[in-house]
Parts: sequence; structure tokens; C-alpha cells
Amino acid sequence: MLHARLAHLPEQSHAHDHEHHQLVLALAGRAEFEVDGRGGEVCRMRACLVPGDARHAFAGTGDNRMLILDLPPQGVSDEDRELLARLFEAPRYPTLDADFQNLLGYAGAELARYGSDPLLARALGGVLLRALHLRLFGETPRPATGPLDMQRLDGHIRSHLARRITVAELAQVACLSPSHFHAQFKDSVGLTPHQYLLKQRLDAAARLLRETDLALVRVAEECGFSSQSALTTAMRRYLGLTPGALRRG
DNA sequence: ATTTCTGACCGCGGACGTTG
DNA sequence: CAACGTCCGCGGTCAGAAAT
Repeated sequence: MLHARLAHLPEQSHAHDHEHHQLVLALAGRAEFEVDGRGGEVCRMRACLVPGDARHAFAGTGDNRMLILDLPPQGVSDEDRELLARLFEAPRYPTLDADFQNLLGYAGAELARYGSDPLLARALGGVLLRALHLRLFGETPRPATGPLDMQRLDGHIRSHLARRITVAELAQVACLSPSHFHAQFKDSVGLTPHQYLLKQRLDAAARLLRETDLALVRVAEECGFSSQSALTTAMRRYLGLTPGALRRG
């Protein structure tokens, strides 16, 4: 039966396998995973799906708090079994949007408070699992219905990525007031304009790191980070790994 | 020597509520 | 939808450590 629990992962690496699927989410801190040879970091922005029977190793980083969903095969309807099979057909490290992170935060707080209650542990696990499933396989979120012209915004961001871009400026591009733009944007994209901008910068930086051997200082410059240190800080905060590690990995 | 990473601190501006 | 005002989160800077 599906069950959610909180756990601290020790820094010392552990390897094992078990027949049930597992979903690992980070409430705080990070952990390194390797599942069937596929490595990845679990952090606020990224989860790990461990298929049943997959040999996996993990090691927490410092003071981490993880929310772990165990999914024993017993007591699962045929319909659910199909959904789970698709979700866990291979190891994955799905990216988590801001709304999912909020949901995760609430679930973590409830578990910290009433974690010994099996009904709550099962219900919260079900909600998280379904929310993740929808993100991976559900209908894509409706396109912006309002006045937001994402193509125009993306174009503007792309062509000015190397310099500082303010939310007020993006609002101007969208022909909206800053506050209205903020509301509209979050409503249709799921991230705040600032988070979205940062994501674009990080995506561009990740691409440069993988495809070129530019020094970090240059990558930072080209992607609009004010210094190499700023790039490293942002990447560590949001992707859970440093530029150097990304390039090597 | 050079590049990369880390932690602490500070200030800006994003987030959000209110009002009109 | 604009124009405030307030608050605090987080991005940037800096200095120094660690890695290469």
C-alpha cells in the first residue's frame, strides 16, 4: 500500500534494491542518486523515480530532509498499475515546477506533524504521485489565454539574455503593468517572471557548459549572470549542482 | 597559477496587499 | 489596471578555501 514518509539520507553512500517503486522528493538539502547506472541529483527542483527492482545507490548531502513515497505492488487497482508502470518504466529525474514545490512543502509539513497517521501518509502520497503523473503525462497546461505573447517575451529574453533584464521591462514588452503582468504570467506559466527568467539563463548556461569549453566567467557573462560566482550560486541553488559538476557529468 | 567553489553578509527589487 | 507601501527572500559581492 502506498505510503509517504520523511527521511534523512546519510552522507555515506548506500546501495540496495527492493521490489517496490519509489519516488524521492527533497524538502531540504540534496542527495545524489544512481539508479541502474543513471546518476542524478535530487533537490528542491528535481525528484527521482526509482523503478522497482532497480539497483540504486544514494548519498545525502549534509542536513537533508527527503520525502519518500514507497509503492508496494499489493493493493493497487489494474488502472493504477498501468499508470505506475508508465511512470516507473525507467529511472527519471523530473524537474518540479513552483506549484509542485509548494504542494510538496505542505505535504512535508503535514507529515512532520501527523506522519504516524497511515491514512494521511497514504493520502498525501497519492496526491503527490498524481500531481507528478499529470505533469509528466497529463495534458499540457492551457496556452495563455490572456494578452501574454510568450513568443515575443521569449524572443526578447533570448536576444537580451547577456544583460540584466527586469520584470518591469518584460511587463513593458507584454504591454501590461508590472503587477498585472506578474499575476498573468504566474497564472499561465506557473512560475513568476523572475523565476522564469532565471530558468532561461540557467538553461542557456547549461547548454554552453555542455557544448563549449568556455570558462565559467565567460558562460556567466553570456547568460546574464553578473559574475562567475553568481552563476555558480544560482546553479547550485536551483539545479543542485555546480557548473563544473554539470560540465563533467 | 589559475579556475572553481563556498559561506557570510548586504541591499535591491520581487511579491503581494491595499486603495482608488 | 495603475499606483502606491511594506516586507523579506534571494541574488550579488567579496574574501578566502579548495581543486586542478
